[in-house]
Amino acid sequence: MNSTRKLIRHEKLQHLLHDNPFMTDEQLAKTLKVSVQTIRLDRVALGIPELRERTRDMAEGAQAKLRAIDKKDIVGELIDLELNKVGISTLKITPDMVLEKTGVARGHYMFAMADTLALAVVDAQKALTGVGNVKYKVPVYAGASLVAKAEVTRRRNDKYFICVKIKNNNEEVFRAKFIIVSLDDERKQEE
Amino acid sequence: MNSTRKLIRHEKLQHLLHDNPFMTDEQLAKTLKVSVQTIRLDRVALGIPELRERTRDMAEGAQAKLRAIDKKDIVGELIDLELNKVGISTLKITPDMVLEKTGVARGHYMFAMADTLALAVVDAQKALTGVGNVKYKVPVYAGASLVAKAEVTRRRNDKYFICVKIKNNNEEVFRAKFIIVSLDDERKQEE
DNA sequence: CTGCTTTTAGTACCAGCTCATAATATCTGA
DNA sequence: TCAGATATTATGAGCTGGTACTAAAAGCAG
Repeated sequence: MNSTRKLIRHEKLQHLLHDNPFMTDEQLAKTLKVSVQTIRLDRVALGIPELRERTRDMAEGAQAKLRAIDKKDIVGELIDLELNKVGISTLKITPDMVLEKTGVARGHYMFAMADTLALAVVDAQKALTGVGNVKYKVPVYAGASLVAKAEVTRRRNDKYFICVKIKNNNEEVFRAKFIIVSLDDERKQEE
Repeated sequence: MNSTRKLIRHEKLQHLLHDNPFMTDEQLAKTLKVSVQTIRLDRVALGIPELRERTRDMAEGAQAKLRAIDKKDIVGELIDLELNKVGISTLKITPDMVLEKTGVARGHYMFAMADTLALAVVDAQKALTGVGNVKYKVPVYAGASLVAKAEVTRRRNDKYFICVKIKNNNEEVFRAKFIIVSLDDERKQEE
């Protein structure tokens, strides 16, 4: 078979580019001991774009990812908010949020989601989580669409008592109670 | 002044490239209404590399950053570990971990640090956080070097009771208690 | 040997530059 | 007002890392 060599080379090519996407056709040709033209044909056959395009794609994709991580700062998407009363947010569990060993979502994503939402419902310029009390009821796996609901259950001066429940498909998977301390110097003590 | 225009253009140039680093000299020349050569001279003067180099730098840098974020998966650096007994980890609070409004570190970093460490000390292939109980004692600001210490306080079958204390400069800033459930099918029930 | 795929070679062309050299344009101080 | 400095534009050669196309050579199978 003549084409087995080709197939092997294609695999090697993909491997090489996976390890180091910054290789030129010339370098690839040298390491695979074929001509540059063969590499070009292989790239076309495999749908691999040229070095510059690969580089650009990475740069753009990376920017997007970094922005996504910035957005992760919100930890979830706020979809409803009644200040000092209730708040609702959603969060999609992606494969990179799970523990490798178990495939279960890392606990602190739920915690962060709940914490962030709890802080959001508190109508204060500056607020800090004081204490938290969390319970993981059901393991969550990648792909889950979580919905968190936070309710202010009590308020005493600068302290807010907040209960957050996270559901996946109407099944409660997580529950937390927070005491959040408002650091507003004076400001609204009424309402 | 002849050079004020130049200075203004330099600023605009940097701004433009900050917003969109993928602009060619030609595009820049058109938007700034000067010749391509002027743009080149400006770039040289400002030490701004050409489009391709910028793209490549971004792609490489982004890879590094993404890897760093992967590492963040550990949330802290494990520096000592006695399985089923104690574990110690460190975490440096960087400016991107703080709330804009207050400059205080977001609570879930400490939570994640504690949770991760708690999971690490449990000598099980698969383990899950069951319940947690956290208390934020002192606000933490950027630059803080946190040290977390986790101790297994009790163990009942597949349940581990773990206490985690986080200190900043010997001052306890955070404390948490976890109950972690081991999911090991059978395996070590001794030790 | 013939026909097929595979590989290599060569040419023309492109974007997006660098580098060097020169010509204008613009301003500035005496 | 005019020489001299500074800024801008123009021009051309050369580079990298390709694409697109054509054609020749090599390898192998029936």
